[in-house]
Amino acid sequence: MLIRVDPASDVPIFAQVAASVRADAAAGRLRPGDRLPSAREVAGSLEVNLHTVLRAYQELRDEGLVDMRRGRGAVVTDAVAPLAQLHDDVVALTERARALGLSPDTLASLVKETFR
Amino acid sequence: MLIRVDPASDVPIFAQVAASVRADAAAGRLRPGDRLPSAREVAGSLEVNLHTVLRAYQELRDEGLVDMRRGRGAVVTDAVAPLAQLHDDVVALTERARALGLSPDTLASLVKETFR
DNA sequence: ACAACTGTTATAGAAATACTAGAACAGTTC
DNA sequence: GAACTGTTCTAGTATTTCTATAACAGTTGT
Repeated sequence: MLIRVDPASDVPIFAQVAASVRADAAAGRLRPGDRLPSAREVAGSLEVNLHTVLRAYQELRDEGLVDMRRGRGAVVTDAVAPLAQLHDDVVALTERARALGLSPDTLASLVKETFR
Repeated sequence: MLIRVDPASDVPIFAQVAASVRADAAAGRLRPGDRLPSAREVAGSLEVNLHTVLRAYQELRDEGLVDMRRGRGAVVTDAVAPLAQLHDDVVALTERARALGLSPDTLASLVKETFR
């Protein structure tokens, strides 16, 4: 389980960590019952603070994507199913957007505003 | 031309202003040649600072969506065409996401991470 | 029982970002 | 030339992000 982060991005690190997990869940690389690597482990390999990772995990918990308990860790829930169902559609849309020369930020912003 | 902003949102105001314009362009409510309301006008009606609106406009200019010149204002360019082309797909995706119980932030984040 | 692991909570501070404020400047339009 | 536009400058405040350290409490495996 690999969590990617771009230190040069203007997107907060905690948001990138959460986004990375979401993308893995959507792609089927994370299934219900799977455990995320411990926050301390991720913090160590990314060379960021423990709390930064925990904030990302708590965001995922707030969305219902993971269950968290001390001692046990963060475990993926059944709530990832909707993400997986949307995966193909999201990939198709992003490929179309790329072909049209749009940036990730622009498309994400457009999606968010259209959703409201 | 109406620009909407949610003061309670955690999304920066300038980003919301830019997103609002993008959504209008994608929906065909803004066409090439149309002029955005002046930054001072928007700042007044939203009760925010002039610079906050200008930062949003400059973001749109950086994306090539508008041309800006002093005295003339911000004018929509042909670059809105890609947004309009994607509009139906974005609407379809967001409706599917809503039916699955996803939040705008979650979907936007997923789209952005999938795009990378 | 115990050791080693988990997330949780608390406090604190540094750094970066967002927002506001006021003023002056320089093109464009009518 | 009057009234509008974005541009640039300086400055300060508030909020957010990230770090740092420490202790706490539940879980797991030996």
